Amino acid sequence: MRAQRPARRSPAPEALSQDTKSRILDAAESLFTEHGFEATSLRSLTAAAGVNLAAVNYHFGTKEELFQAVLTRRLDPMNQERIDLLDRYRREAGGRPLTCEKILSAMLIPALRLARDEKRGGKEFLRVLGRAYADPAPFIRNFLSAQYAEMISRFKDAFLEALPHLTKQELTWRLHFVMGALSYTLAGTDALKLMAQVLPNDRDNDEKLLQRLAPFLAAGLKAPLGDAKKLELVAND
Amino acid sequence: MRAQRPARRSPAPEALSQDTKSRILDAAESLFTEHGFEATSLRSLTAAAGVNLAAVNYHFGTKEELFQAVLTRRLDPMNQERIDLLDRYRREAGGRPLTCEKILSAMLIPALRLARDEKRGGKEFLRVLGRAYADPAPFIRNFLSAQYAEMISRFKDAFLEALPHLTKQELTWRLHFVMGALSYTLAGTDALKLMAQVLPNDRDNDEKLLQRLAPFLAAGLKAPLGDAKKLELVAND
DNA sequence: GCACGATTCAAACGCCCGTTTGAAACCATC
DNA sequence: GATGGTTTCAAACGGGCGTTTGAATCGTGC
Repeated sequence: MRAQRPARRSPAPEALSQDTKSRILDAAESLFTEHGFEATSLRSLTAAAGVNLAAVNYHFGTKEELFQAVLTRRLDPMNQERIDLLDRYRREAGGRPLTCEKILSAMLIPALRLARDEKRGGKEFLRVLGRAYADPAPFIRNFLSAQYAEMISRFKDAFLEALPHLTKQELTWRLHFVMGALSYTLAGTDALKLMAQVLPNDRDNDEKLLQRLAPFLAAGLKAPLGDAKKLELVAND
Repeated sequence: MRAQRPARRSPAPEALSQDTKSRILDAAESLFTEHGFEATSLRSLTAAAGVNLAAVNYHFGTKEELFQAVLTRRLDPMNQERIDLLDRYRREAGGRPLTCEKILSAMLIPALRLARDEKRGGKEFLRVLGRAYADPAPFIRNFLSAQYAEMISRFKDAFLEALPHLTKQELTWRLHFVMGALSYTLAGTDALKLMAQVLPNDRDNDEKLLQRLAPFLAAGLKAPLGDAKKLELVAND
């Protein structure tokens, strides 16, 4: 008679003990990070996960829905953590407006916690996320917009109180820059090569990275309103 | 057979905007922007350009080489412009270190000029570039590293003089953040949706965008060195 | 007007894609 | 040990992919 588990070529060692759905999600997270959505085939994905090719369509419907599932699994808890942390800071401040640094902390700390927690995907997932920010595919854009709407709205209100010298429009732009620096940083393993410098990529460095990013972003957010004279854009033609 | 060099012609190759090669480059710039590299097929690309399917392989070799050609066509002149402008500012300063804003101007003004110049691809190309920054494909990463090495190295030296309170390592990180905010901004037509706000996207706005980005980045670059106390990363567990 | 390299063209090549299918295997319940 | 819903499986489907081919066409120098 056959064994209880069908004989199969050895799957990825980390995926051995999990059920099919989790194995697919883990392999997808890893491969989407490495190659991007379009360049990752379901055949290579299911082979890495040690499951049958048809399992993705059975459990998730389509490849696009699998990608969204990869994002939701980590994104929902992280953004909820951000909102909860912001609320807690608000309560602790007792009605007074929060400082810019405090609000930034509420954005960055849950991301750092996620980056540290290998059981929740760690840095690998943050890179998938950073990539997704820059993807023009409508199903990704719409999905992210919906996922982030609540969180962004709350943080915008908080920043408006903390930075009264900024107009709503100016703040929108600066939050745009903040998200840019953040997502680029999260996505960038080899973006560092652009700087022609190699920095080790261990756990301590992730913390140091965000400790470097926060002062940079806080200073940018608090900067006085732009003055066209400082950038002599036209005078140099 | 594929020709090593095109036949000699009397008119300048720049003026021939209707020849096959240019039509392919223009269509590729547009479609790579809209769908990304992987999701753009040579069949749709050549159809949009009004040329035969085999023309891409004849004129550029492979799809990857076409993508590199799309980048080089705009990137080489823009980065050279950046270096030239930085040199000019240096000469005008007569030996004294440049201000942070001045150096930033040398980075941003050529990008703004390119964004304004529809004949050089305009904003469309900047979005291709922003996407490429976030792409993990090795042939893209290596290509961009090589393209940017010279420019980044020169600007790093200039910033080191302008920001003597920063260590080399700290500056590397901050330039990383600068490139992140910049590339994300350049890539983002619909990234604005994340802010749940619609801003018109005309020519004036491109200039205003960079006039907003520059003060933000200058303030971030000039920020004092990070203090772990400001981000209470560990204390909140 | 002929020759010849440069270019264009329609067609095909071989491969891999995401998805579907229907049968087999599994597993708790009776 | 039969039942029936759930999950896995090998195989195939239809189609699109990047690239190649070899003949037709073009443009110029002779």
